[in-house]
Amino acid sequence: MNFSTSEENYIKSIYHLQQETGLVNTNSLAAEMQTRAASVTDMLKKLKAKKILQYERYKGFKLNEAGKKAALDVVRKHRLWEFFLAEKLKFDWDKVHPIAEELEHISSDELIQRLDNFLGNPSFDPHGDPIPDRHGKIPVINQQSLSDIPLKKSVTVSSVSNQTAQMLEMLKHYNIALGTQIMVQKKFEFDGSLEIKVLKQSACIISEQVAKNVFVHYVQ
Amino acid sequence: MNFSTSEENYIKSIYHLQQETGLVNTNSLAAEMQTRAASVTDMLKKLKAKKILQYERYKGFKLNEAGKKAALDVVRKHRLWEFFLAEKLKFDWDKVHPIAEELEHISSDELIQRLDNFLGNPSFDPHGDPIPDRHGKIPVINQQSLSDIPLKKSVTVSSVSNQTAQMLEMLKHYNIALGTQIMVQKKFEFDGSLEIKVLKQSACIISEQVAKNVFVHYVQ
DNA sequence: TTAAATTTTTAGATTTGTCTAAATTTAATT
DNA sequence: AATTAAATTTAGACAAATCTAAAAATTTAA
Repeated sequence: MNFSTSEENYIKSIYHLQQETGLVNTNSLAAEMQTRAASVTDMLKKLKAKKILQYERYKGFKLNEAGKKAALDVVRKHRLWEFFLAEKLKFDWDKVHPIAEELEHISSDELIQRLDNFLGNPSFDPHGDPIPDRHGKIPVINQQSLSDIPLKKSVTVSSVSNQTAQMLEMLKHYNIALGTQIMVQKKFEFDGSLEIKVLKQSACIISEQVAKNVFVHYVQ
Repeated sequence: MNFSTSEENYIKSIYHLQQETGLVNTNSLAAEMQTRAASVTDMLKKLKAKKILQYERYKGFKLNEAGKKAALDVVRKHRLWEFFLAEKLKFDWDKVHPIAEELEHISSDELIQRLDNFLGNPSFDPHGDPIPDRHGKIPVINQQSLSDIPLKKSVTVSSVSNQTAQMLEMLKHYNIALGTQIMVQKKFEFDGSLEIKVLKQSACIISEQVAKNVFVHYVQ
């Protein structure tokens, strides 16, 4: 099936929300997409007509299997392009997202398959997010939020769940990137902030909000 | 200035036509863009409002300097992406055009500058067409149509002016690509067709129409 | 269990880009 | 010069995607 750029953006956002909440509602999708509830309702009718959405008036909605596959196709394209931008064109990881938002809508399947091969069939994008394969299969990785890691254990940053420019700017300032080794030294009960030691740097303190969005796995 | 995808396509086509005829008329642009004259008129008003077009009702029109720069920006993007597709992703040269038609509308300037560097600042695309630099400067090359070359002179194919899939399919069949060495052995007055000898192949005959669209330069 | 608040949908409008059909202007021909 | 032909533009319509304002349905709370 063929989808417009706008349809693809809705599909991607619904997928994202339903991963967290199961069923999605109109207002949260409107918030996610920075648009109005009425616009969401309009688009939902189109997606229902295309038979990729379980949708009942006033109840809530979610993508069916065909819809999920469509979403994973877009996610795959987005993350492959992000990888290309960071790895080949040497963009900073906090600059790739908006450009990939455009590139992900280029329609050629052969383009994506060749790009995938050219890049060496990568499994994770520059933010550590898994890249689905052409069948929609997503590689898994054992990871936990930095906020759940016990003290004095060495961990490696594997992904970042909040990818706003603001967040990525902060991490850059702390010198934290994918693959960075971290050890939690102290937890402050007052506000949940953490004192951490980044490998080869002096200790620093990050807020609970930052820690929750940084995902890590234990160093072997 | 920012242009929509549709505006960019019109700008590109106007540029192409005015290179050949100086002043462009509504019907020829409609034919070039496979649309209706009324649609052309509508778009011309928009481009005039954006002050990139010299246009007077019923007279004819052409891009002004700002318009030409906008056209060269799109041409640059198109040809850099074509180069990327052929050189890095190993697409056949007759497959790159439609994909580049989509990619050329991605808006980031930094993307194009980095892509240009990544590709090694190429001067010609896979069809032999010159790639404008970021200021709109176009590299020149001494070339002539194969139909104007005297007999028994060795020449090298440098570009192809008709880039329809049909034409490129023919050239592929003849085993003619950029860089191919050719010698014209005989000219048939009856229909203007040429007997040519492609290096390392047996002689064959090409129509005048093909010969006119193949551009070559003399072997040093 | 009603009333109030919230959520969601409809109704109707707007923008961009396109179209058909008809009108207008210009060019060509008798 | 008048008529015919061709080219171009206008008028009005449509589809996609969006919006505002108001109505309808659902949920929450008094």
